[in-house]
Amino acid sequence: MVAHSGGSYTGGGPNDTLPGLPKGSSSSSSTTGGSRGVGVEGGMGKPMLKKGPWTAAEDAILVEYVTKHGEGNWNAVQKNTSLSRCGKSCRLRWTNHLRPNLRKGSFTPEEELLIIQLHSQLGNKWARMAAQLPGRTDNEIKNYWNTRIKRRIRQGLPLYPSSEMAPSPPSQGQSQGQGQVQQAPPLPQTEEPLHQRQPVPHTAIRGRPQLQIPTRSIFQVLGGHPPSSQSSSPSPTPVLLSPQSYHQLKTSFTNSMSLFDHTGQISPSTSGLPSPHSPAAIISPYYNDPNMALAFPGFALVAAGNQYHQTSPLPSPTGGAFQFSFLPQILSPSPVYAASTPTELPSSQMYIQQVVKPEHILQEPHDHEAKLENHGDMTTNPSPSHSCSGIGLLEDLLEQTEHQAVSSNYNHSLQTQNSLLNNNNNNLQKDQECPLKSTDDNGWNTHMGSDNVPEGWQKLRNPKPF
DNA sequence: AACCAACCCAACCGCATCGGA
DNA sequence: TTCCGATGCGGTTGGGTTGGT
Repeated sequence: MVAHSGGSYTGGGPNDTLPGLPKGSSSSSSTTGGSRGVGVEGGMGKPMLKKGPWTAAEDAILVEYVTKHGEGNWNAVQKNTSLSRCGKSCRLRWTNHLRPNLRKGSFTPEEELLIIQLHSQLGNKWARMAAQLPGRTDNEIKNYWNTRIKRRIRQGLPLYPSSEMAPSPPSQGQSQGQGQVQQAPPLPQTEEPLHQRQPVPHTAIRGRPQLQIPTRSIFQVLGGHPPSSQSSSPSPTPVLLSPQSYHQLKTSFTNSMSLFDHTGQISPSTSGLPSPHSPAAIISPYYNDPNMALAFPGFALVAAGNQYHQTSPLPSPTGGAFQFSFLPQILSPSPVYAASTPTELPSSQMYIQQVVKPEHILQEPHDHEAKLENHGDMTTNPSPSHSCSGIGLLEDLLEQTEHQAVSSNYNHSLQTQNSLLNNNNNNLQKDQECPLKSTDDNGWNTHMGSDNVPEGWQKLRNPKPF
């Protein structure tokens, strides 16, 4: 029985491979006509290329070939050796398992933290992340993320429980005036600093159309106040989102760089926003956990003209105020900002920072009652067709984000993430069995209950799961 | 001991990009 | 300019492993 009797194996999908072959036993099956594309003729004189787990003998052949001829020209391997593997498979095997200097074993806490940081900046750019982790492969990182990290995110768990705290936790004092990356443990020396690799040009994200978000006031979205037209200095509108909302928004921005439309433009006629618009500060939902806030920093949405951008990461608010920095060229000039010199940023870019004091912080409704109480604050938002509160608007944004996430690989990925989040409710019962898994419906770690929220803040819950 | 669900991860696939003919 | 093969990347699959009941 041959999986594909007529042609090259590449036409086959996962269904080509029949179950039942134990891992590592494919060698013995290679002559039995078994399930995994064994080395028999595939028709038209073409040898059937083998699929499935690699054997030690195959590994040896590949290692010998690469040692002799070097990497590359992978299709030649099959031609010049007895290996019945396609070039693609050879390359993958070499890259992920056979090449020297591969690091095997569990990720170290340092690596885990770095992965989290990189993912927050790069999104699912596994290869680029792997470039930052010597000896690790993109596949390894991807698997790691898709299992442990996503699970923890889904469950609202801290990525670094106190018992396995990441090294070099940032001191509280460091957060003042410094971007989040500055607080990170030392990163491996690479060809370019992290900030220099971001933003990723849209065109560099292959096959991933940007999210199409209808034009909408950022203040409607975030439930904040529109800026005063008299204000010459845009004042950030701090918003504390639930972890789920935070991750949704962060993921969207990380991957699309703009939530609004494919050009990043907001129609002035529909936004109803004066210019310049005030920035909005998205506070990390983990702001009271230095390590979590390190991994999932706050960020700000700022506007220049009709264009909105995500800023560099924000440190957690400390000492009754917090600061953030962003690229000045995407903001209208403001005399309020003071110079700051984050060291890892491109020298061509000057950063500025602003102190946000608690009295400036927008109070976000925590529950339905709070929504109603805040009605007055929200009525300034011209959004008659939606809930009168910012919650409804954020909900609407997220919902639309979801609806539009249907036609691309990227969006499919987003949906997958959302579906994982959707499972949150299903996991709640289990979660509550474990002290570390004490979360509410919105991904809030119940350890960071309202008592831990700074005075004047309220958490924005998820109106609906996503 | 048996069963089951969740986890883990190697390997696959499709698609995009690149470079040479 | 177009075609095509090689390569790289990210998403997905499926079977083994592990841990809980």
